[in-house]
Amino acid sequence: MTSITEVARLAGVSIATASRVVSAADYPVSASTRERVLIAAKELDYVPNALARGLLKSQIPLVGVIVHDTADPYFAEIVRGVEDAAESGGYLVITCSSEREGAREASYVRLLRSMRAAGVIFAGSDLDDPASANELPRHVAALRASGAAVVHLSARAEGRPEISIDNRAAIGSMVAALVGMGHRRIALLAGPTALYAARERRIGFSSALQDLGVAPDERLILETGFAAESGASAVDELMAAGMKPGIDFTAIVCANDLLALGTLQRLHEHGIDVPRDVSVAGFDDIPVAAMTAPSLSTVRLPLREMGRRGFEAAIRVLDGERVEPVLLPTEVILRDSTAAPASRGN
Amino acid sequence: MTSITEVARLAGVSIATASRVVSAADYPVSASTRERVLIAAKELDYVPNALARGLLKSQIPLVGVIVHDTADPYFAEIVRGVEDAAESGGYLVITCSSEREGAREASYVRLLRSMRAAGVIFAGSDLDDPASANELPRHVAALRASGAAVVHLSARAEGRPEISIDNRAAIGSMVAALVGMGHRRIALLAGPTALYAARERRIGFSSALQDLGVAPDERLILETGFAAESGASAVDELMAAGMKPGIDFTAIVCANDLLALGTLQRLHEHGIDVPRDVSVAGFDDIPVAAMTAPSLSTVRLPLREMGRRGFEAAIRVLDGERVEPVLLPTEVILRDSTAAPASRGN
DNA sequence: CTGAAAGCGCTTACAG
DNA sequence: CTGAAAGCGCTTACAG
Repeated sequence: MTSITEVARLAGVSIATASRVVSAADYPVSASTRERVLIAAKELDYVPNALARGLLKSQIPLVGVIVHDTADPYFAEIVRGVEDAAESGGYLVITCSSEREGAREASYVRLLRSMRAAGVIFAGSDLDDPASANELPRHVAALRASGAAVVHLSARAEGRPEISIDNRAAIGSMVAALVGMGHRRIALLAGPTALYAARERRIGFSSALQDLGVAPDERLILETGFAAESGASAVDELMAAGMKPGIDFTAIVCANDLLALGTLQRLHEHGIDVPRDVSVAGFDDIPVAAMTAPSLSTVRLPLREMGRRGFEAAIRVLDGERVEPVLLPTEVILRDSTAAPASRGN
Repeated sequence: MTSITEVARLAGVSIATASRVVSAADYPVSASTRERVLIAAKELDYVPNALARGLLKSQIPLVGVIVHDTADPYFAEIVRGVEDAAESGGYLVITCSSEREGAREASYVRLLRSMRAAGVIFAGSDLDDPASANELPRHVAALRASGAAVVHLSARAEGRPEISIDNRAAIGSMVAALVGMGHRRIALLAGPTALYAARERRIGFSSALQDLGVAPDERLILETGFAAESGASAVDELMAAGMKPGIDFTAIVCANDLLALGTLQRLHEHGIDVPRDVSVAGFDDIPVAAMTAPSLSTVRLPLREMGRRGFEAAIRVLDGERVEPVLLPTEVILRDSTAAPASRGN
C-alpha cells in the first residue's frame, strides 16, 4: 500500500503539505501544489491509512451495534437504520450479536474498545446476566471516559435510553383495540422476563386490561422465548392446560412478531382458524408481518428510525452536545389476523 | 485510556517487557515479572490499542462482508455464518450493504481498505455495474497485494468463487421434483438478470426442462426483482397476460424464497389455493420458508455454512495457504406448497 | 503558503 | 530474561 510519504515524494512536497491536501483539512495550500498532490495521490491509488489517523485521534470512524440476535428481523431492521445513517458520514458499522449471553456482550464491547470505536449502540435491553455484571459497566465507563458515544435503544433498568418507545402504552393500545372488538379472554405470550423490555410489555398488558375493566387471568399469561418456536410451543402449552380456543381465550397477544408467526403456524396445524376462532396480534411490525397468511395485526415500532436516530444521537454525543431521551411513537396496525370474536368467551 | 506505558511504569518494567506479556507473544519472560505486569494491567483496566498494533502489522482483525441487501434473510444468514466463525478468532465483522449499486460497493471496499481490514468477503454475485467497473477491481487488487484475503461466495462472470453452490443443478433438481409430480406447465420468476447467479438459475431451469423432455414456454419465464413485492407483481403480470392458473401453468418456481413469499400472498389474495390450484417453490430456504402457510417447498442452500466456510477460507488465505474452490451441496425440501397438479395443463 | 519535527501506542530486531 | 530504540503512517503545533 502506498503511504503519504510516497505521494509527497512524487508530488515534490513535504508530507505535511501532502497530508493537508489529502485529508481535506481546512488549511491553506496553493492551488498548484494542491493539484500536484491530488494527481500524485490518484496516480499511486493512495488510500489513507485509517489506523494511523485513528491512532492519532485515538478514535476511528466505526460504530458498533450490540444486538441480542442478528437473525432476528427486529434487530436487522434497527441495524439497517444505523447503517443508513452511518453511510453518508463515512462511518462503518459493526454488528455484534450477544446471543443474549452477558459474557459475549462484554467481550464484544471490549473488542470495540480495543478498536477505539467512536460509538457503541446497544440495540436491545440489558441482559441481566451476572456473568458480566461488572465487566460491561467497566467497559462502558471507559468508553465514555475516552470520548466515545454510548447510546441505548431499549428500555433498561438503570438510566433512560436515548431513543426508545413506550412499551407499556404500545402494547396497551393493542389490548384496547382487541377489547374494542369484543375480546375479553386475551392470552399473552410474554417473551423472556429476563429482558426488561419484555417485563414492560407484560406490565402494560395487564394494566391495560385492568384499565378497561377486564379482569386479567394469570393462567393466560405465559412466559416464553422470543423466537417463533416459542410461539408454537406456547400454543401447545395453552391447550395442554385445557384452555379451549375460542372459549377460554379468543385472542392471543404476542410480545413480538416472531412469537406471533409461530403461533399462527401452530394454530393452522391444529386446524384453528385465524381470525375466526382466535385472533392473533404481534408486536414490532417486522417486514414479514405483512406477508403471512393471514397477514399479521401488530404494533408498529419505527425500527429503522430508531436505528437512524441512535446513530445521530451518537454523533451528537461525539460533538459534545447534550442528548435528551426521546420516546418515538408507535402505532397499532390492524391486518387480517384479528377480528371480533365469533362466540364470546366468559 | 491507559496505554502500555502506564502499565509498564506501574509494574516497574520496560514497555518492551510489558508488551511481551500483554500481547501474549511467545517470548520468554520470568514468571514473577509476568505476574507483576498482569496485575498492573488488570489494575489499570488496560485494553490494548488495536489501532497501534494494526498500524505496525498494517492489518487489523476485521473482515468486511459485502452483501447486496442487509434486510434480505439470504444475506443475513450468510453474515451470521461469518460472524459465528469470526467470533472465536477474535475478528470483528463489518457488513456492508451495496443496495446493488456498484458505486456504493466500491466505496465500502475503499473504506475497508483504508481500515486495513484483514479480509473482504463478497457474499453476492458481481454487480455488473459500469459505474464502478474499474474502481472495484483496483481496490480488490490493492487489497490482495497488501496481503488481505478476498473471498467470493457466489457465482460470478470471472474467476471461480472460493465457496459456492451449483445454481444450475440446484434449480434443476427442483424442476425435476415438480415434473416428477406431474407438472408440465411450470413458470419461472427468474430474478434480476443483471445478477450472474440469477442468470445461472434461469439457464438451469430451462435446461432441466429440456432434459426432462418438457418444452419450455418463454411466456412463462418472467424477469423480476429479488424482493417479495416482485413475486406479487409477477403473479399479476402472469394473469394479466391471460395465463390461467391451474391450466396454463400449474406450478411456479421462484429464483429465491422472497419471491415465493410474495407469490404465495398474492395467490392467496386472488383466492387461488396453493398447492391445490398451483404449486409454488422457492429457492434458498431462508428461515421464514418453514413458517409460511402453507409452508414453502424450496431448495436448501447451506447459507450459514457458506458464511462460515467463507471466513475460514479468508483465514487460510491470510496464512498463505492455497484455497481450492469448493461447491457445497444443496437439497430439495418438499413442504406443503407443492403437490401433484389437480388438472393437467397442456 | 510550506516544511521539519514530535508524537499517537504499539512491536520487534538488536544488544546486553 | 530485560531494555533502549527504531519505526508503522499519519496530523498538527511551531517556525519560517
